[in-house]
Amino acid sequence: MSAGRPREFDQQQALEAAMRVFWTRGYEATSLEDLLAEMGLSKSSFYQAFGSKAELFQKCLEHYQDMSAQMMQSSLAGAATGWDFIRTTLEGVADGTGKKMGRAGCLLMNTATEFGQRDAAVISTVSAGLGRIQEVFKAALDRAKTEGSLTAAADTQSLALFLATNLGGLKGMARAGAAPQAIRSVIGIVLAALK
Amino acid sequence: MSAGRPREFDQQQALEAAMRVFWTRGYEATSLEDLLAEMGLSKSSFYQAFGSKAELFQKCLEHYQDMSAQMMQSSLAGAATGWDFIRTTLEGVADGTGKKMGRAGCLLMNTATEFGQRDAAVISTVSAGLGRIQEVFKAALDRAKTEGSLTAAADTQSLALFLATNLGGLKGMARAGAAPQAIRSVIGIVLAALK
DNA sequence: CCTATTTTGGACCATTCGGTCCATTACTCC
DNA sequence: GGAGTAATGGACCGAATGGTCCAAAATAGG
Repeated sequence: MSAGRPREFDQQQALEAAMRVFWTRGYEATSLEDLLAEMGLSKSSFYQAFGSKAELFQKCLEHYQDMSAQMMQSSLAGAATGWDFIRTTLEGVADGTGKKMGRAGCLLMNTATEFGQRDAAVISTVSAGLGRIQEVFKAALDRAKTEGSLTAAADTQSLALFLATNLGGLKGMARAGAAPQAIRSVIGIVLAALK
Repeated sequence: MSAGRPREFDQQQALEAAMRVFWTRGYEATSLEDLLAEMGLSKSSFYQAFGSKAELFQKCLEHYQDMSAQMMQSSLAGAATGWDFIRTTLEGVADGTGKKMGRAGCLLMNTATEFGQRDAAVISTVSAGLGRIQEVFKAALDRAKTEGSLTAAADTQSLALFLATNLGGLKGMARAGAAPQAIRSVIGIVLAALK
């Protein structure tokens, strides 16, 4: 270890705590105080380790998309079929409504909604993240195609965007307070649309 | 007219200006200063006429849903078929991307996203509004059913929620910067899913 | 014309915001 | 154990926040 007083907190853990706060409350509605309380560190440590609220937010966005993409990819890799992965991914929205972060929505879509066109850096991070999610869906759809559960003529690119739109839309509905069974009925229609 | 100095601004116009600001910037990111500038009135007039930022926001939410529901209803009434109404409503998202408020999203979904479960009053106004939109979709679907462009067995309630989810999702995508042709390709899939 | 009534402009306010600074503390390396 | 280095706690900061107050202005009715 290099010289100097040792850090008293886990940087990764603090980042994840910050991510959860931004995820549930948004950027503007989250004050520095909220952040410090939830991350469990002092102002000095905060600024020394993360630079500023805006910088931390960017790091959270990146962490979120890394986490999401990684989870989706490994879920796809472990799924019995591409179709299976798509179904369980969507159903996760309905199943999660009772859990802690289950009604938090999607941090990327939340951010796109909050910022609109206002901040170029945020916009580009968000659309990169949404693109990655879309890519995983496309991979799953292509796999479903080779597995025969999708016609060869299907436009997997557009279908992937359709799925991303509905995943985001449903997470938004969950955030707005929709009942799990209402969400499930929509998922049924979405899945049927792929056939 | 009753006694007293006459008001120098149009209350309805000011309300609509405020609505547009909240619509594009959200609640937290909109400062009183922004509001006053865009509404064109002084602080005293503002507080005298609208009470507070929070009260004004509620009025804007209500005005938005009245306006939206009314526009959708008259659009449905004037449409050749129920199916036609649904198609043009969705295509409006793609067509609007170039216009002034075309990438602002849906104020109700934006608000649901920004507030989450934080404010009970806001939540209830938002879900009432979303319910009204869903109802118009259901009416259109029921009409499409009688017109023969939808099977009699179709669950119009769930399909209405599906359409509301996609309308919100697509407006969100537009807000995130999606290209109109990408939006159009998703709309094609959504419409095909109804058949 | 005078009074009652309402709106307007702007001074004023406490609080909160994100952020800086620095003395103190706790370590490593020599 | 002393020197160098990095993290911590907390005092401090200017600016912006949403909101109040009141004197001046502009009307209607008597």
